[in-house]
Amino acid sequence: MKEFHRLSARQQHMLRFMTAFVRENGYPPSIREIGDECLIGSTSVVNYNLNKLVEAGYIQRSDRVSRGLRIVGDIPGMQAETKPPLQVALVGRIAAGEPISLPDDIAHHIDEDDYINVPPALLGKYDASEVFALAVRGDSMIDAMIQNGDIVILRRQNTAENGDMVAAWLKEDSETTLKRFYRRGDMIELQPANPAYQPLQVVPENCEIKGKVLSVMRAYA
Amino acid sequence: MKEFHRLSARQQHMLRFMTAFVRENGYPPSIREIGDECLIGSTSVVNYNLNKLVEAGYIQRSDRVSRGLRIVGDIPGMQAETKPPLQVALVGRIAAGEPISLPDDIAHHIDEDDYINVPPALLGKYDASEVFALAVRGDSMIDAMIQNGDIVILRRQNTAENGDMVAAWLKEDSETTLKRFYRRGDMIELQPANPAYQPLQVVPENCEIKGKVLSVMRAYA
DNA sequence: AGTATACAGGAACATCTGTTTTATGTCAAA
DNA sequence: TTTGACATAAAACAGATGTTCCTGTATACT
Repeated sequence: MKEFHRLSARQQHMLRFMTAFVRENGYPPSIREIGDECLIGSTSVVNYNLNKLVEAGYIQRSDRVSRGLRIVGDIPGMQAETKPPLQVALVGRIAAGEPISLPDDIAHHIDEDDYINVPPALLGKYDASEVFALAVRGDSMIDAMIQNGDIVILRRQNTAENGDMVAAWLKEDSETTLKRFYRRGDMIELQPANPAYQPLQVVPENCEIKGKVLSVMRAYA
Repeated sequence: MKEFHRLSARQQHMLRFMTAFVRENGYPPSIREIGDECLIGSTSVVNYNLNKLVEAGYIQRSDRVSRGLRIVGDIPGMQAETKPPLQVALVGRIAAGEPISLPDDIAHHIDEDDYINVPPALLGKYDASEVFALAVRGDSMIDAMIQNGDIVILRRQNTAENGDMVAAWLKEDSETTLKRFYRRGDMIELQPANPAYQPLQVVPENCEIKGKVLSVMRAYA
């Protein structure tokens, strides 16, 4: 299980330096300049942590471009850079007994739907435009550690990689479920987040991937 | 000196392109990228005009640095907006076996701690300054529908009202727990979020309210 | 004409800079 | 203990990028 994107001291240092550097120079630092400042002797380590920051949603990078990075998040102690509010479409509800009804063209339904604010860290490396949110109805997903009223953030996709938390529609059971996806030979194993529940083995024909679960938000009273 | 009409059409084009490029990408264009956009086949010509723009005071350059230029003047089409994001201090971790360690003065620890962005909806009616966040360590709070890696948003308070989700320190058990708070005569009843678990009855002396749980955030891979 | 200046183009060059590969140490889970 | 994920390093590599030198054109001035 991957922990919430909490930054190491080194990554925080890098982020602070990059932000200050951009503000002072008007262009981002190179990998080696970051390494010098943060006392990192190896460019690959800087590169490694830079990619971590991308995953965490703090920066974006352009491949093979010198100084090709931009700070998208806000760093403590720094004045905010240009930051568009991250908004995700709340397109509907999800319950066990119903399939996830996704409009083929999400953008088409924008004006009649709600939007919610989501921190960049909860979107991972994905863009807000390809992500949507569902409100969970009922307690049928307790085995996924998700309860009534939770907001699930998903990215629409029909395939999944091992370890992904996915929203799957089980045709035979007429049930929507959120579980971790693993391919086991010809079968698919779905593991619940709560270890107190048993994994489920299904044939691919019975399991339709609806999306990848990126995050969950829950607000108490 | 800052007279737009003094510049050749080519230089104006370059200036417009560079400004737009920085706004879109977060970093300046290379000499060759400028050349492609402005239909200049030779890098030396771009370099020549770039130096002209430096003389005219529109930009600054750093020698021998990739994309080492910054736009210093305000060119038509620039905007600056500063909207303070909602930031909450991530002051530490929470695990079952340890008390929640809260600094008496949260603000005092700002510089050494992490900050996370939180959507306003997860803060309820409370202000970001009186709220803090904890990273959950371990799976000891499964009965509260909270798992390893989750981020819990809390408001610091020593009392609670019926129905509040609270973080409580059970002295006798040396355990931190997140449960719903109810006063039952002289006793306190703590109800887990997961109905599969049993409520807990404790005497007030054994139950120390540490804060009110406002929300939970969880990020998968 | 002759010269100076501003501007433009091409190509070679040096090095700046991101990427990849391989190896090492740490730490927690099995 | 063994395993594997994660973080860290060092070095070699390939590509991106600024610099420089040389040449050519057009215009204005003496």
